[in-house]
Amino acid sequence: MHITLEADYAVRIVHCLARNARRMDAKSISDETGVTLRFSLKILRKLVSAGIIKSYKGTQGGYEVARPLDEITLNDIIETVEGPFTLSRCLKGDYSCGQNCGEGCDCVFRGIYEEISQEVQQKLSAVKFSDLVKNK
Amino acid sequence: MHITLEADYAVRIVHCLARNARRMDAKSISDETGVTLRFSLKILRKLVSAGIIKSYKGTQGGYEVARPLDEITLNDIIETVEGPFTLSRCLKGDYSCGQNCGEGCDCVFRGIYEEISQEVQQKLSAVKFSDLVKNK
DNA sequence: GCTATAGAGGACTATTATAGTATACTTTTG
DNA sequence: CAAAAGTATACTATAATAGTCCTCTATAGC
Repeated sequence: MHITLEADYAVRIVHCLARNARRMDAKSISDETGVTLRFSLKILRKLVSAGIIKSYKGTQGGYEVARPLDEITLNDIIETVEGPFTLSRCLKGDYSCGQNCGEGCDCVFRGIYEEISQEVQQKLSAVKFSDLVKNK
Repeated sequence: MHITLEADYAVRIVHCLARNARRMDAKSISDETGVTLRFSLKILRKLVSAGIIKSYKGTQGGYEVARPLDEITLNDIIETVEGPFTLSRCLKGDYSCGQNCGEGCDCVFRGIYEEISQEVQQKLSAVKFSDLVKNK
């Protein structure tokens, strides 16, 4: 019913990198966001794979945002961690509503759920980190 | 991240009552929706408490919708089962985001999450069962 | 006023998803 | 080549969801 803590953390981690505007190692990120180091590392890796942040190994290594802040949206982060926002399981490939919700059953609700889900995705995509950092 | 199965079932159960437009006992509802009898009973009770449907005990007992179909919305059902839709835990009383997401920390994201959540609630409130039954 | 039918209430259990940790490995810089 | 960092994956714990069971109460019809 709500986004996971992990996604919430991911958002805060990117926000942390965005507002500090410098390379930071996992420890500093963990300290500043309050997310445990290990869990931070896990989330950071996902963000790296998604191309939202870049990582550097070795001494002086750490993480930086990978692109301009106005090209990173809330939706990017959330989708990276938990896939596209969907209001109902109807909208995920595997799930089939029992049956009988009408004849033929391409389910009365599916269309509505889909429409709302897409609007949420759009809203989340409209929120850029450049704005989030400015009026902090 | 998505509404629970229970809420989904609740929606289907009310839809079932709405389109049949007659008193039905739990067994028939269970058969028609594919939700197990026991779980149906549990959900039905919640819907009764919320005043969305009425129940009748004894022989010939069962359930009926409690008000006109254009006064029952998708949001009514979902809210009954799992409370108002909230995109993030930020929006629930108990939860506090770690800290440090800016000074003072009434958290940058809270406003955005709240706005989107309210829009979802409005969208769900706009869907009346009278419409859902018509164009099944 | 009994009896069968149907719902109410709440405690309980199982399953799954989320949250978080540990361990072993690789890369980079000085 | 050693220390500092990130990578990868497997594992465990916790909490939320999903679903069941048992006992009780009300009502309609005989």
